[in-house]
Amino acid sequence: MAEIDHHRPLLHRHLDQQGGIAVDAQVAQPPLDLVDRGDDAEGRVARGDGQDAVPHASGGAMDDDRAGAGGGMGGEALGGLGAHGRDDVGSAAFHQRRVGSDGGGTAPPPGAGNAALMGEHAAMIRRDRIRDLLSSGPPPADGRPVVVCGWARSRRDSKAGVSFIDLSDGSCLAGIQVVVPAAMPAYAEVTRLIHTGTAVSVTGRLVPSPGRNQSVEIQADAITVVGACDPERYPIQKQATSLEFLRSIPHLRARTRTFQAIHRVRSVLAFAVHRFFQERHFTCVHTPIITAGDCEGAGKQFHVTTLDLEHPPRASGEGIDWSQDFFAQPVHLTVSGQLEGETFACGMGDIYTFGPTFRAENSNTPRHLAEFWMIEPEMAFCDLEGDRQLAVDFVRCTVRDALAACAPELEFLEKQQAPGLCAQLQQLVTVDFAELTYDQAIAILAKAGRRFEYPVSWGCDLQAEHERYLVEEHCRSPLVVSHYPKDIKAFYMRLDDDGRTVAAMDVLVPRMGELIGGSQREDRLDVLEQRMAAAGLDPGRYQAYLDLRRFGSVPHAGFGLGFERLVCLVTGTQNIRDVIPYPRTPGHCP
RNA sequence: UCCCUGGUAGCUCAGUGGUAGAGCAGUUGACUGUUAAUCAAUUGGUCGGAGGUUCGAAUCCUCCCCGGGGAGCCA
Repeated sequence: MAEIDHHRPLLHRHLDQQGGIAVDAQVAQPPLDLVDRGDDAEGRVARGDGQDAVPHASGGAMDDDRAGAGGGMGGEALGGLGAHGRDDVGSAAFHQRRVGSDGGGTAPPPGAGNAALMGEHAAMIRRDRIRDLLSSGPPPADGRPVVVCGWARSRRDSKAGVSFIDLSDGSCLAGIQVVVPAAMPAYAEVTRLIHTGTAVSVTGRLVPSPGRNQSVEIQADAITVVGACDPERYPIQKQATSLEFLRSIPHLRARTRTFQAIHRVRSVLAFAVHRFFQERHFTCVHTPIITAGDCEGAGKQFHVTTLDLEHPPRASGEGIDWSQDFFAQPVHLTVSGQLEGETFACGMGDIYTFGPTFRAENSNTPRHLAEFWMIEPEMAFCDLEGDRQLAVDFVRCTVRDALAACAPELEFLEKQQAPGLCAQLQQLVTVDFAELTYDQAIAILAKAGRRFEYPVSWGCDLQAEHERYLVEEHCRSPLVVSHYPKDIKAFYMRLDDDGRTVAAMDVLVPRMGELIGGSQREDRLDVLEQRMAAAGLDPGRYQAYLDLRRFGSVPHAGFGLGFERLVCLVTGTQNIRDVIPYPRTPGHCP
């Protein structure tokens, strides 16, 4: 099999007159064959050693695709099952086509329209996306030529003369039904080789479907097995399997619909986060991942070092001589971008961060990760009320975007794992969030007439059971609790006038509990210094932070939000480890 | 880290002291434009690991490993 030359430019692009990206036909290269068929009359795409791989763009050499799955079909050669002899789909499917390169008024080949939309991406392998086929309107009765590449979810055989393959290419939740006539040459190979998980390429015609569960289907003219999948060893079944089991095979769980649905929602939410802030003209600030700062109270930190851990250099005493380390001082992975975010807010006004965050807490729960993505907006000239409004708007807008863009995914997830999900999300978008001060919340809990495991008294932190009662039983809606006692909150939160509480607020939602925590920051230098002293912090390490209060200090406020918790909320997922591709938790870094 | 609960076929699970089981998947056959197809047959097991109790242990005890739930910490 030929290597894909990743260094060779696949397309040359330039900005056209309208400012869009267009293919420059003048510098277009001749079509690239991604598969060297050699002289094999059957157009084989099998690896010589029987370990098959799907060509894709990101992995460098094709050999990288072998994810240690062993010998697969044991060296069995996998035939291209094309119906057209040498001119089979082995070449048709993996042939680069270029927009406008056909010339001469020839009808566009299958997939060409798609290629025009997708540009360089589609040029890698010319194929139709199932998403496009399902939304392209009814095909003519005699069909429309298409090429589809994907993974079989299941195969059903009918002795009446056809086999049915449910094919998914990941472009959308739905698969498409491929109808394989038994009269097709090498039909026996289809039933022998194509199982759940097999990667195939299909050339055929998109036609109206006489079946009940789909409006269109593909009548196959030829099928190529791109990558075989040994059904005896492939761990994923066509029937639903548990998320717990899928966690043990993180490299394969992207093949499942539940995982795909969750992660399409995650992707849409990530975009919605940026959209929300960008539309409000917040500046996205990339705060550092490696930091010497210590965001007090935000959790244990991971060390970052290049020192030899077996033999670290020692100073005169027994301590490690950090001056010999890469940064000449001890540094860590960030636990929060807030302090750096404040420095930019106190200059650019409204900013937000959205990036990875690392906490070395030994937290083993369905709501915690050692590596997660955090969103932290910060606004100058803003008080707690403005902060609260932004937080509520944020939840509403991002959830609304997910509902609008991911209806099929959310309906699937509702059916699969979260009864009532869509109605709950609709409620989140439309209903008013309840508001309580901490004082009011304590009073309500004291009068709740129920025994809590943790007794309620003023000054105690709200426990999970307290939050759940307030949200799910008392308010029956999302809830914002504000003005907590100063002793249970961080030093940087602005002291209220009564001296008892600080201008902090938490957004609590059903099922998840705390989704957002925020505060107005202490902008008075003297008060901040007093609070740092009371917290036992070394002011020498916070001079930059204090400078913000020395020079042109302004009221400012912000909040922090764990992105994965938002994804859990929107997808109705119980365990946070299922909403991030590779969860990092104590003892686990798969 | 603490408490609870679980680990049996590739997957989902039943079996609570006396011959190791079912559904799905796989294989074979039948049947059918099928829809998690259906029907029949069949392959497949170090019952998480190591000790112990017992005539006999998947089952009871101890320790360890791993999963899940709850709590704490926190987002």
